[in-house]
Amino acid sequence: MGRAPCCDKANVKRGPWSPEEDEKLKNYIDKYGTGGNWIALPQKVGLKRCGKSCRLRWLNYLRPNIKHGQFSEAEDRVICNLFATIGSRWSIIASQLPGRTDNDIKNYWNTKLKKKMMAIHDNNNNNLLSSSILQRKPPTPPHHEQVTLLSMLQNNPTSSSFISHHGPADGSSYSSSYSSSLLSSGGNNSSTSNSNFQGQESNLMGHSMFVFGGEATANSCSSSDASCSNNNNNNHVIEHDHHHHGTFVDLYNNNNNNGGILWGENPLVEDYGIVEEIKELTATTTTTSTTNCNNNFLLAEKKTDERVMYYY
DNA sequence: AATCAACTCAACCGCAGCGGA
DNA sequence: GTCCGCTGCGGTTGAGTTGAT
Repeated sequence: MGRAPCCDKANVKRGPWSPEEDEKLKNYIDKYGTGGNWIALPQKVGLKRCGKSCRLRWLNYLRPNIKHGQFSEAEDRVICNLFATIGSRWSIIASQLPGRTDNDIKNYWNTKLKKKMMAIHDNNNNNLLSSSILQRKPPTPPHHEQVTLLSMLQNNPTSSSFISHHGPADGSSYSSSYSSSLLSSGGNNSSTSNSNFQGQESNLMGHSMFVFGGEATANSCSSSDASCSNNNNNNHVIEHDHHHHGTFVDLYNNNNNNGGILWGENPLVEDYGIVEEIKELTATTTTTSTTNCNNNFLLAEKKTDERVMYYY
């Protein structure tokens, strides 16, 4: 026995909504609310529409404070970063962009943003991106060791790049991707376009390490206190601190302000840990400079006996 | 001006998950 | 525990619009 249809399709109107229908629905919901039952709503309102259709129309178009039209660069960045982090979880992404609907964001991504990123990717001759980030499905349910790194590595102050890194902590099946200057168009990113991106999981002094960049290997770092010999824009060492829930630390930040590496596990799917962490850090911050060399704003700085962490 | 292709985006569809009976 | 109705979500569709020839 199949599921009963949500409405009698022969007797409901379909297709674009007329202004009169919009008016009726809006007036009713303004007055009485949805009543928690969309299926029954059309009858109450006096519309020959499916309840689902009413819900969609309300959520995507009629409800107050809906923003239509041009997405800002900041919104672009949020979408790209979250897409890289959690995939096509449009409702979650929408929840981070007040006034935007999941449908809007989905359409925007599919029709514009994805192409924009593809174009930038092609310009950078980076063949790692399309195979992973741009075609990503939502990740499997969050695994404790499944991680995503977001970073601003390149010298282009107006752009965001990110590294997406998923896989188990033992490094057995990592797939990594690196996009330089994904959101900038025409910016100077030549210094860090890294078509030879490599990643390697290693273990150093009991810490799980992930090393990425040109020819970098875990061996390029010689001590657990992050004093590394080949410190340049193309080589960063990330420490996965198992004792500190999902946090990654850019070890090179120990002695300069170059770059800023953020976190591990998905803050939305997991527990908003990074948000809380930044709050905590901000509360105990002694900031010495507000931006790094990429002009990314410093959110917080934390000094411990072992290291200094900067959050950009 | 006419035609066609590409693009946009509102709306639809089907499925999964949840909660109440 | 199972069934059923409902909601929410993500993928897809197709009518309308815009641009190119």
